[in-house]
Amino acid sequence: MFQGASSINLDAKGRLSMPTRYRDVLQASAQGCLTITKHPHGCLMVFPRPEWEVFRSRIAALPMQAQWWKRIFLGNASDVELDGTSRVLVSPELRAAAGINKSVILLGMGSYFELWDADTYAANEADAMKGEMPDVFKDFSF
Amino acid sequence: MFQGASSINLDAKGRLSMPTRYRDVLQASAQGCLTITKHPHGCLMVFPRPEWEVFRSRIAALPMQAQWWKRIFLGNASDVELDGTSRVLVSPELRAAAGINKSVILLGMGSYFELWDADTYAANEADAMKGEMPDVFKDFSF
DNA sequence: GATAAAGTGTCAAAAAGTGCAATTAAGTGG
DNA sequence: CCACTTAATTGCACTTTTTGACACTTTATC
Repeated sequence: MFQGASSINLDAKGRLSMPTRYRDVLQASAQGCLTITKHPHGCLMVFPRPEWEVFRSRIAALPMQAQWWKRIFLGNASDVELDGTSRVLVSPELRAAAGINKSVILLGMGSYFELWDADTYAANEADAMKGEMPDVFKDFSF
Repeated sequence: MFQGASSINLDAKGRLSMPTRYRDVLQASAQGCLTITKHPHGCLMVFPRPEWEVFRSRIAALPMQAQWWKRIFLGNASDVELDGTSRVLVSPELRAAAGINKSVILLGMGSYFELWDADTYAANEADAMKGEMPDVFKDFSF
């Protein structure tokens, strides 16, 4: 179960260095194999391979009307493997899609991660905080 | 199982250079033989020959009402072969049909590829993302 | 039959990707 | 608190891939 945010800089070749706290669990559960794909909200999704397989089979089962979602998720999926120093290359296409240059935020989201351009994330988060709380939260007591 | 997006530039003669990661599997499974045809959504479909044969027989079996689909898929099919440097010529007719000039996106879509003009793809994807996500994705987390 | 256009193949230079090694940082034990 | 050991990150060098150019062949048209 992944949670928490990490500020990371991609290296000159566009490689993402996984935070140390996730390395062991990713090796154990996925042999270091990940799949990165596009998310419609403007970030990338990073899955351990087994979690990706679950997601992909759901996509594959969709009817013809959902063809565009197949293109977005399946058509942009990139299989990668952690190298000797636990880095993965984020393909130029995916970097471009999420507006990622160097400074990124990796968010643990339970079964997967979200990878955001640092500036894009900050802007979107600020926007979301300005808006009204969704109804489902209104009767939520802390 | 093909997946992932590749940004590619056709050369001056309209040739598409296959990404390296697909070359071995295309040689092994199809001896480098592909079939390219038109897709009603405004892109081209690229099949390894054996996958094309499967697709073609399914199309051929459709009833009379689908006559126009037969014309679109069968009538525009073009057999090509990877050359010594793993390139294929995309015929002028197909290029024109998909609005392809130079900058293209090749999407791995499981058993086949989709070939899009880069600008056309970006515009259509942005449109699709505005819409609602299918329910199956909404509950994917944790 | 000649000319021009389109298609094919080869080669080289540039760019991108990968892995190693060295330096820096962090953690642990004395 | 300091020194030593282990881990992590950054930078560098090598390999692979890609793309662009050029020359030759074939086909179509005049």
